[in-house]
Amino acid sequence: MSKWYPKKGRVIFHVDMNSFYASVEAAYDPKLKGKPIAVAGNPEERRGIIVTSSYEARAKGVKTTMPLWEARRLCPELIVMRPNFERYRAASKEMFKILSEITPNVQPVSIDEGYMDITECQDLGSPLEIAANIQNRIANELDLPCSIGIAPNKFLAKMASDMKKPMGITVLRKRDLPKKLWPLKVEEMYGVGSKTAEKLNGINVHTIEDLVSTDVYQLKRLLGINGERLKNRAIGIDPSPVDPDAVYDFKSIGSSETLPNDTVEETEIKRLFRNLARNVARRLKRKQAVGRSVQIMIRFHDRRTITRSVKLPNYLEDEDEIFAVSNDLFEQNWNGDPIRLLGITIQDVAEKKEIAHQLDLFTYEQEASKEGLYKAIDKLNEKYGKSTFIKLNSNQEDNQPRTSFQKDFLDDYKK
DNA sequence: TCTGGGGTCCTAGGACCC
DNA sequence: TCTGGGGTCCTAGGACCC
Repeated sequence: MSKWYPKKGRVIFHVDMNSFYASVEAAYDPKLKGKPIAVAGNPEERRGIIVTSSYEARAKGVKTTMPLWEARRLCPELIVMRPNFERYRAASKEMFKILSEITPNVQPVSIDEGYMDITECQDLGSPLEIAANIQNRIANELDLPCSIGIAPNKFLAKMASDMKKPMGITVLRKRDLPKKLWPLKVEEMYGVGSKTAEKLNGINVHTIEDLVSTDVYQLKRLLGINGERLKNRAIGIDPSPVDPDAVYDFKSIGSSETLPNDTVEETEIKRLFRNLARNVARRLKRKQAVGRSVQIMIRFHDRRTITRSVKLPNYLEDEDEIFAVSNDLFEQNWNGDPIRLLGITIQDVAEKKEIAHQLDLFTYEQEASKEGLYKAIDKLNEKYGKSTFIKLNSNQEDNQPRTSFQKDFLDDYKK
């Protein structure tokens, strides 16, 4: 229908803050600069691990996720701080603000990194000039170092930002791949973790170049759909767009905590569940969201972990409900083994206004023929407050209540 | 004296429906 | 007499990332 013409190449940045938490701490307290510092969860607890460390600490062998006692053994002069998440969130916000002044096409992927599509930004200068400008502004205004990768797609930009740290700017074009990307070990590729690396090594794939020359069907047999995707990325293909809205459709909100000591004590377990439920409910509320599935996670003393979940007939949001459902799940599934960690995650999350919209649409469509239920929903929402939502689907077109909650109401309504 | 806490995506089996 | 095939939903677990 249209004649083929070459698609204009994109220019994608991956901006990656260098040892972000540690850098933020050094920006707050310049005396820390040049010293081996580490941010660790619960420095006082025996189960603390390294979350981030400065380059001076890394030089001594300190690594992310390393148990704190091991890091201290490797680097006795290590300055250990507990995380100040408000600081990191504030710094992150400022950093993304700088990126957004270049283009609205910014996709945050975590607190300290994001993609930008600057294809349409030629009037601001060459990609290298734009990258240098961003890096300078973040360094001057926030006193924070970052690395930037420049490439025709997200995967290559991500790999590029990793190639020169700290304060690097790396261009990775398709023609650079044989020299710059392919010699890397396959486990250095984004998306290849230890398990996948092990499987690939098993078929004699050790470098990204080996991946490029392996038959795609063999990779699919070994790794499923991911095999094909990895091979495509290795040869430089990644069509995924920079999506600035991706941050808004979050799918789950969870909270988990490792106990100071393994326990079988029910009061302690209940107390933790209560705290987790409160935390999750608070964060749901902050995001004006509700959820339909509740999942609990139990990690036992031997690190064996199980998850149990239920999908509910109604959306829920409040602490007591979340606590009650979690507690039921726990009681139905705990075998009495000592517990190391508990978690609660709310899934099938939707924003309240979305749900309200769905409901509006439904009631609008059904108004004429299903007036009874329409009025019922109205009254239900009125009675229980605007936060009450009832999932309506084809099963319910017969006006039959599906839950005791709805049944109670409909009985009440008929009076 | 081991390994936190926040997420996303994929797979696989069983139930159920047509 | 033991029997198809496709699709969706639900649940559990695993791999990966920061």
